[in-house]
Amino acid sequence: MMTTSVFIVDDHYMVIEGINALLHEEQGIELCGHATNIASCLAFLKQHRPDVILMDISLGKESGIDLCKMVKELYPSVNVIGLSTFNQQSFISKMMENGASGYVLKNATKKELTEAIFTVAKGRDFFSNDAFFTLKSAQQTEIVLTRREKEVLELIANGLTNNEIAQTLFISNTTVDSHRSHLLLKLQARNTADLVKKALTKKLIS
Amino acid sequence: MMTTSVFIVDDHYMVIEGINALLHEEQGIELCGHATNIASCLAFLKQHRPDVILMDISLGKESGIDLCKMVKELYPSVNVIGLSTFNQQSFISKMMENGASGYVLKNATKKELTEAIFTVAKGRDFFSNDAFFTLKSAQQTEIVLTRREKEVLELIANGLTNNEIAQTLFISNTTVDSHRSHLLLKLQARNTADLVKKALTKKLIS
DNA sequence: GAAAAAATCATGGAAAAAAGGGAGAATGAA
DNA sequence: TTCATTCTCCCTTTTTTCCATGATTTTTTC
Repeated sequence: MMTTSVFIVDDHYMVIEGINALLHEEQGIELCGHATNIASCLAFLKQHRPDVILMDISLGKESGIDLCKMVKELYPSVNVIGLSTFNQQSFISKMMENGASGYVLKNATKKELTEAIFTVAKGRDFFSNDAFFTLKSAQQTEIVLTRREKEVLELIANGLTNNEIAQTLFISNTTVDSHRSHLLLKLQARNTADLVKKALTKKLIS
Repeated sequence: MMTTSVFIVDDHYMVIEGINALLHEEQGIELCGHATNIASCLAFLKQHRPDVILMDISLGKESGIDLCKMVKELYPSVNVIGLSTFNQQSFISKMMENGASGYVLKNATKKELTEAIFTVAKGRDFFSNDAFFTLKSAQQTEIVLTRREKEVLELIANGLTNNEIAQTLFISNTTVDSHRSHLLLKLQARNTADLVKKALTKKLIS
């Protein structure tokens, strides 16, 4: 049986220690190190090539989502598993878009974690049950906004009026109105207040 | 030197394992167990009385903030340290209101964690540097809304119009308008969109 | 290169919100 | 009991949003 080498990227020492403790004596898994930020992760990868990276999506002020993209561009053979407290569609999708092979929540059991590692090491995808369910149910109600709609939405949420938005984007205010209507439709919002709330809770803006 | 007994409540196995690993060989600290939910924590406390509880504020669908309140009511001698990924004023404040003695972020170092434990065991409060800073800076800009204003704000964010809000709360729509004006003033919002966004980001509504 | 999607602009009218003012009743703490 | 706050209500004018409907021009995609 081949051993699978695992590298951990997480800005929480507790989690690193926790994973270490969970996987330490696991047959077939070899922990080859850890990093708490993007720079030291990339530095490690210059010298080593782990089979799997467990990667927290939030790294303090840095982002594991960005790091995932970098890693997959530089070393496509490395399989990345997103790791997070949050069972949120947007995060999961973004990690997958950036080339991750799986997504595991931090409340995962030892069994789930090892299964995830072995699965992605074989080149297949793996999701926590919860994450899988979230992704499934989100796909049905996923809201796709155009570039312009996102811009307008952002400005609306910042408290600009149609006229101000029009001036900002150098378009007519009737055009802004048009985008606004589409936004209300797409988010199924009753009015601006509802729109902003839904946009924020669905993480379309931040 | 007395040993301090520490109990962990966290729904993430990784974190429990991590804290175990971090504190395992620490002089003067004795880990006396852990729980992943409210029920098993309270069950444990019927038999044992740890000096310190490290308590995650989010326990899956349950809340460490609620648990903290229960624990302090039943066993005031137990010192609770809030534990969280989030460096957010509202969480910290709520934990302190519910009787916690400290607040530590999950990216805390071993040193910070042990210091927190020993400090609260002596009956004093302890905050992570980040958490302390957050609390300080938040105090200056804290927004205090009246009961009625909160109600109105909630309904506005749900997309109700003044008239609908008036009917819901059995008040005149001019009264609603009045509350609305006060809300705009207090949150320094330019309009409804801005109001809702600020209310959400400041966690005045959810 | 054709079809689909997105972005642009327009008109006009109804509904809602914002800004400005003022004022009386209820509640609770000092 | 008084003082402060909150909650209540009303008026007017202006601004902004919402809705329906339709059309033209880019841009993207297959």
